[in-house]
Amino acid sequence: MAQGRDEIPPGTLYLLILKTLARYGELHGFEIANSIQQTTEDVLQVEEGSLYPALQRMLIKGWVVARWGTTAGNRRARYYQLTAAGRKQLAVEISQFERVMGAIARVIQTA
Amino acid sequence: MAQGRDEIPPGTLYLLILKTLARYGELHGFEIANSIQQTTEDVLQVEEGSLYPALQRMLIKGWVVARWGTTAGNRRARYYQLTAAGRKQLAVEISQFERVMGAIARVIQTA
DNA sequence: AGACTTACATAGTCTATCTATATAGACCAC
DNA sequence: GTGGTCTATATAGATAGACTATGTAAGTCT
Repeated sequence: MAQGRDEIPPGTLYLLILKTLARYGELHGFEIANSIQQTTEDVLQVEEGSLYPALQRMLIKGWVVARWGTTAGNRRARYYQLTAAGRKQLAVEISQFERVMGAIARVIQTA
Repeated sequence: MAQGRDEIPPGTLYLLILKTLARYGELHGFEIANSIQQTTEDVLQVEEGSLYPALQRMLIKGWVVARWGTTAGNRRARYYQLTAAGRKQLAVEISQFERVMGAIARVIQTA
């Protein structure tokens, strides 16, 4: 059973992106995806078709702001940062995640 | 913020049902739903439109077997039990769940 | 020039749970 | 005895969220 990558569990993508931005301050999309993949030791991989639409929805929601810039490798990239609303949302997402996962854990751990 | 019930996170419904059956041996649909709700202290509630289709898919997959019977309250009900394949699947689901949740936890816990 | 890589973006698909609705029988109250 | 409520199962259709596939563009390397 080849330790294949799993999908991002629906409902956790915003959480992963928000937390990654909170950690690094400012990143562009590609870096966000790479960071998540590395931090999870290849367990989770965010696909481009999930990442970019999510970032745009997050812009609309006001959780992040973006600016166009240039990478170290001299390519154009869009850099994202959390807003105050984004930080607040991150706290909400973490709290919900822990609440729901704790509930499932209680079911799993019953004798 | 009124501690509203959350949805069952996609991908965890089979796990919850399988584990609940493993715990009690034999239950009918209503009892499965009630047990999950109670064990999670009202955090999770399985809706009927999710539960019954899921049970039917699990029958087809061979994870459970069913018999029609009568409840203590003298109503007809369909009682489900795990098969060997169902117990095996439960182990797989738990392992996947822990793998993915552990990965997300690593992201959340970074400084 | 051509191939490869980085980086962003969008349209459409797919999966899984939900909402809404329907059926049927048992029990209770009046 | 019938109307209302509760238990219990079931199905159809809606919805949400991440995916696949595809496309663009620009930089580097040979």
